[in-house]
Amino acid sequence: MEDVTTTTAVRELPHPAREEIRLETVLHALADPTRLRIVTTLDTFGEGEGLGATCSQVDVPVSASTLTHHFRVLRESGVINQCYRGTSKISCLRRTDLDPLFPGLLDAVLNAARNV
Amino acid sequence: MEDVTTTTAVRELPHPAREEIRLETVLHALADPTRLRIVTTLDTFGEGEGLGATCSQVDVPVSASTLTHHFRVLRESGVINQCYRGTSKISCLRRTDLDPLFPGLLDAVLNAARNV
DNA sequence: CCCGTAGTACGGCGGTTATCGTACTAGGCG
DNA sequence: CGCCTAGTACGATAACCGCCGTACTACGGG
Repeated sequence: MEDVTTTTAVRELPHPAREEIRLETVLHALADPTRLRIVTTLDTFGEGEGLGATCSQVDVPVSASTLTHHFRVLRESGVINQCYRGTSKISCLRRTDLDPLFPGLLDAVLNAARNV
Repeated sequence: MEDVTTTTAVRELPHPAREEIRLETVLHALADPTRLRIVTTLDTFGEGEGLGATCSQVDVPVSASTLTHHFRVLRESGVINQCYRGTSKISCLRRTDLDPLFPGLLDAVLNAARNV
């Protein structure tokens, strides 16, 4: 399907551009207990180069396919960034985009989620 | 059905107590465009005694029954307070409860919603 | 080259949601 | 009392969501 010219193809994942991130979608993504748990966990892993967490590093009581689903919802809503590294996939929060777009929102949610 | 002993019965509406308000539920309530519109409108009407807005003062393109539904979701999630005043129903934000529970959350959402 | 690990695509199932129309109740006014 | 306005309760419907299992792909190591 794709023009794979090298043996190690870069598997890209679709992300919304910063301008495409919508508040309602972000809120919807954060409104699920499982995803909220994922987000709070990712927050402890950092966002820089070489940082982030794999899917299996997040401890949530759902099946693998459900986990994939939740990560996709978070990615497509613009909450997290995902890239492949070897056989695993690294996820991290998109603070660089979210904080300018919705100042204080992510921090307020994370802070509230931790105190529950 | 009810024991209406006086001609002017006080019609009470069920609200969750402050401790019963859950973050996920609040986020879910705010994740709908129509409800977000309602909330931003209510914010401009104030929260004090004698303040607040009636259902019909909110300009959203939905039917009356759908509007009732959205107001109920907001009330049952703890986002708004509702009381009857004569033939109409007054709604206002529950900042007094929300702000201590989730510091900065409502302001961040309202601020983000206004800049869209 | 084969296999294990990590993650995905797909289809299905059951519960929730947003929407509406219709029929109804509550309160105020003449 | 009769009527109007404001809001509600109910039922229907179509869409969506969270969850799962199964079958699959991608990469890296022995």
